[in-house]
Amino acid sequence: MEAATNIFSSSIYSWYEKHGRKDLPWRKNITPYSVWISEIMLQQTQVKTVIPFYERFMKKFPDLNAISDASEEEILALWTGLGFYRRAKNIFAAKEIVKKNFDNNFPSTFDELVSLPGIGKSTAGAILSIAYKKSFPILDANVKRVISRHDKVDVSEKKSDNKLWQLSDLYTPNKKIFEYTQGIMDVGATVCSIKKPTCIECPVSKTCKTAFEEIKVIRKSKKEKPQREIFFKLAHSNNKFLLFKKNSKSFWESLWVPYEDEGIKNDKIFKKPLKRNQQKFNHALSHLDLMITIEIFEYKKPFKISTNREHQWICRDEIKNYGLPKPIKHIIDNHV
DNA sequence: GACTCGTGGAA
DNA sequence: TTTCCAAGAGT
Repeated sequence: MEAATNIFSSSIYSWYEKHGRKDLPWRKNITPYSVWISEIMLQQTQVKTVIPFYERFMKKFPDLNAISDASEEEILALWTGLGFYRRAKNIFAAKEIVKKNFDNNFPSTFDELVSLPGIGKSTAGAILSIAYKKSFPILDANVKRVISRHDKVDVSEKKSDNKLWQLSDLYTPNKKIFEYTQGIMDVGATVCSIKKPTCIECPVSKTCKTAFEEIKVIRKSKKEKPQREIFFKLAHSNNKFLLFKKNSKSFWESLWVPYEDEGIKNDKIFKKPLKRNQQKFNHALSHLDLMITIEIFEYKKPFKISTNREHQWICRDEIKNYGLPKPIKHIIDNHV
């Protein structure tokens, strides 16, 4: 068993040295902080999507010192369009804890890392192995796919994650941990791809229990995604936009959106506009299909409204300093 | 353990 | 076109 696991891990890290994706932006100037930011951004998000967000983020906040006094709003602003906005709020909360409890030194132990909001077992493993070169396993979607195929683990079974964590732990080597961790993710992302794995190029195909097998597509039970209608009123005047900070525990929490009609009573906080028009479109979230209606009102000048919802007239040039959902940002940029 | 939480790449 | 799902974590 010992020898077999050695062959697995050494095959992976040897492969990495030849074929790894070493040009990714988070694989240059590696620090615990940079690994942390990249790992959070990469949660459930494809590499290609993350790259521009990561570069923008690191340009503004290149290190822990630079981000230590940042507001949650500044961090959310850099997250606009990336999705899963809780991650940005968690980065803010985590760096506050690092400042307060760790004297602004990034933690380097597993227990300390997983105590930070947004860092779970796999992200902690990635930070420990990539930034600190400590031998810890990860289990992201790539590793899950590589190992489940290699050892023929049925991922549709309820407790398959437990077995996969055991195997990931078993294969994780003590030496070359950096190259191994990066390597197994790269194998999963490039060679052991979802639909058409190229087993001929795989470093562990000799021991893989499903190498060169046909990938059968498993149809999951298709359950209807719930639909929800939401109605916004977007007031603007002289290139300023009246936006409200969402405080619901639902989606887009803490992001800035137009006035949301609750539909209970017909709110009359908007006076008669100079012009008005309407946009209707669908927008898919991960768990909801939104049908969005935005009424757009133009006014001669900004006006005060009476509401206890947090709100602000925000200049077009200042919008970039606020966190907005993608479709709202799009409307303001392209249709007003 | 099942939901919630965004957006877009890829086929 | 629709469908799947991505460097997961929190509740």
